[in-house]
Amino acid sequence: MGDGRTKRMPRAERERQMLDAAVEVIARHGYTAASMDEIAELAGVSKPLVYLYLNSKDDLFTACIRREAAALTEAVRAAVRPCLPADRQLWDGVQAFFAYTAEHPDGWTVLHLQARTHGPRFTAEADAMRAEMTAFVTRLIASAAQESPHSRDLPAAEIEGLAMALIGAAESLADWANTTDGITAPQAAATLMNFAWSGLGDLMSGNRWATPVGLA
Amino acid sequence: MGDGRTKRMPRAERERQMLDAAVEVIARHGYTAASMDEIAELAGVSKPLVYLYLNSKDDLFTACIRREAAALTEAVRAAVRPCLPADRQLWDGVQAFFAYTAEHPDGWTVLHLQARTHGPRFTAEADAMRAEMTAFVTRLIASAAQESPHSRDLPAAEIEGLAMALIGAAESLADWANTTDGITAPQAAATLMNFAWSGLGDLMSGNRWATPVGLA
Amino acid sequence: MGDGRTKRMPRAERERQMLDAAVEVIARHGYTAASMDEIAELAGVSKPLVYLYLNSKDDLFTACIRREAAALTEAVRAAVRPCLPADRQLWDGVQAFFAYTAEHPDGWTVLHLQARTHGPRFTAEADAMRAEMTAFVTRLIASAAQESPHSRDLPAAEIEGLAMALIGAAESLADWANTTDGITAPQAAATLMNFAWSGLGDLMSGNRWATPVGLA
Amino acid sequence: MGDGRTKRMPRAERERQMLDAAVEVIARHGYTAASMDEIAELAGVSKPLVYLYLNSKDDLFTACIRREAAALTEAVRAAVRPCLPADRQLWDGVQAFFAYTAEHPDGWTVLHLQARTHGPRFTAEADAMRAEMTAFVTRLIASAAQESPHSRDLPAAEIEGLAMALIGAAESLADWANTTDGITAPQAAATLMNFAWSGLGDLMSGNRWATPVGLA
DNA sequence: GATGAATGAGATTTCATTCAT
DNA sequence: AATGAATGAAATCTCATTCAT
Repeated sequence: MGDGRTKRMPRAERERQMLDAAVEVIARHGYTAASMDEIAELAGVSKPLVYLYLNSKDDLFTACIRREAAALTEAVRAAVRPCLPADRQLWDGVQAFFAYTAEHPDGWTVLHLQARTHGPRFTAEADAMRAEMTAFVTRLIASAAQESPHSRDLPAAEIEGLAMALIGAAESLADWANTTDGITAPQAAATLMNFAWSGLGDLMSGNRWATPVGLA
Repeated sequence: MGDGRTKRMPRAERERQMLDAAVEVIARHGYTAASMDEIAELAGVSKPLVYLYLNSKDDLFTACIRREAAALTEAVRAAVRPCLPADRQLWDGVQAFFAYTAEHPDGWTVLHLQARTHGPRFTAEADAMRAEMTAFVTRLIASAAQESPHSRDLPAAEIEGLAMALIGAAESLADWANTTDGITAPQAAATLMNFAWSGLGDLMSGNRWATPVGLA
Repeated sequence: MGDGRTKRMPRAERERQMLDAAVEVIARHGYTAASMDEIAELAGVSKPLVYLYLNSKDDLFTACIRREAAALTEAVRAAVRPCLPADRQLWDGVQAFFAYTAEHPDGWTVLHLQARTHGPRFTAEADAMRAEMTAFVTRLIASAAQESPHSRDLPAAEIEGLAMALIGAAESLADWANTTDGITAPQAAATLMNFAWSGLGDLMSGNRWATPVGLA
Repeated sequence: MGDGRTKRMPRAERERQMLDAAVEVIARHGYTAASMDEIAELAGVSKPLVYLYLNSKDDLFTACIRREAAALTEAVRAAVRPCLPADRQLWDGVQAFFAYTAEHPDGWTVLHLQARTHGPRFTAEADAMRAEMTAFVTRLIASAAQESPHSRDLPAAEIEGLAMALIGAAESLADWANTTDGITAPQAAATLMNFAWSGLGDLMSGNRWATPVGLA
């Protein structure tokens, strides 16, 4: 490359730099429009080295998705203490989620938008992480429901739907917080909890929303 | 094309065919990976004609986004009667939303995923529609809040956050319903209302979720 | 291309020009070292047009081999009259063969050398032509043998071997004539006939070469 | 390489391993398609060592051709005893030739096919060996001719042509024997001798094939 | 004697786009 | 209203080769 960057570093470190660069460039231009040239330049290496280490553009993208998904998942997992009550677990996880997405907006873009728009191979990778999140939320809802006297009102399929709704709300708020000045991660987290838990709480108490008569 | 397709049709109809083809191909492969060749072939016309009518790939995509956004917006608007109470308006709009996304999965993919992952020009188009949805929801929440005795508890910024959360939940459930066998649009709609309105209802009653002491 | 070449010609003619150029360039540098850039330039078109018409480098090479093989086969077939005696048929075919290889040295190089040195896909194409030649020669030898009183001495496997030997001798002489000043195609043809037919004639008469005693 | 291979061996042996690997890989993929990476890996060494010992891909290929040519030439030379009569010398040489090509198919492929299809530098190397073979055969034919009363009928140019034919026949039969099940080297050798010597023998006796009147 | 780290150059291939009719 | 012919530009990827140790 000829510039002043440090050279000859161990493979692991170079790989990390390449993934950093790839996440940034892919977040900026989108996966297909991102060029290996730009990624290599931002990483401070030549293209062949990127191919030598990461094998192909597809593999590079997959590696990005996996790394970012693992980091986000780990951040949430580390924040949750299973001994606490369900709502407190959710609160801790939600806070960690918003903190992470705020600190790693490019990674979040790659996970939330890019990984889901470029074919089944990558969608599958992203779905694996989403499934983990969904499982976590589903577990919480189910355990909360069991402690409530009205649990019979919530069939499994609906619980999964509620989990999807909660996760979608979280994703949307993360984007909103990342692109709106003056909205902090803790604020987004509080809004989500208000929105979600109060609603879920009502459901636990057997208070369903009253469907207008005569509608499916 | 030389095959047996009908030729010499009026411009408006040809344009519609081209947009149909573009939406389908873009939903399948993603915008950048979609090729004008494939779009032209699926539309049953030659490439120069596509350029003559739609001008460029960017313009074609923009036209797709606008058309799909207008159709979805219109479907929701048509279903809502402003004379009814807020929760009923929301219910009608939500039902129309899920019905539309279920019937036009390619259009929904283009709007929800493709339009948001290929640079600011298209994101802006999609955001315009999202803003319309947000405004609708925000108005509903605000009007409901005004009827409640605890409205002062909900500042404008939080109302916007709640709207983002609700819309994100709706988007997530639309994807879920479209990709999960056995989940119908009405079921997704009901799940969303349960999740959202009960929660919002609690908020209207002044029942916020109790933030654990000492946390941001 | 910008140069003074004629433009906008019908597809069939352009394809022929491309194959001409490809045969010439491949004969000169070898298949792998031949670049699509050079082929396109020699054909007077841009690279994308070569790909549009011939699809890939592999397919282009295959098309070259097929065209050259068909032309050579046809030249030999046209020269042979099955009503004549076997040695006369062979003489006519051999003359046509050397005349063709002398007039189309690049095509001959592609068939004889390039097609056989770049993987099974192309070898198979070349072998198809070689098999046709072998079949022709084998038929001649067999029919000559049947007219002779000593035909029992020649098992089928050996006849095939003799055909392979004759064809190898012809190929070698074709290369020799093409690369040696002062050797004309008719001279090479005569040399081959002397070498081959007299030897075959002896075999027909039952005069095998006397294998030294005690050797396999 | 990090695996369990033996290390630190004397240069000559390492070089032999590299040439072995190169011959195998080049025979398999062709010279241009053969990669230094694959050769180094098959040799069990790192690429820089290959360059240290063999200097460049071209030089490596040249070294392969020279080694294989020398080995084949030596095998034939060792089998021939100049004190014996010409046909016996030829028989011994031919046997050695087919035995060698059968035992070293990769080397034979490199010599016969690869060395002749990748530009003048390598063709020259292969031609040097071919010239040696031709000289040997030419000498035999000439010496046989001198012992015969009809020698004046064979001018030098035709003798060289006959030698080219014989060598081409031998090459073709070697390929045929190597790729056809059930054909052994001795069988191929016998077929060649029958084909060649009987024919040559006839020529020695003044029996030329009768060119049809009126043809060149 | 031997190798991990790194690259300049160039290969094939694809794409959005236009011209001439 | 419509298309066959054609291309400039740029993408991904591979390769022979070298440096520093």
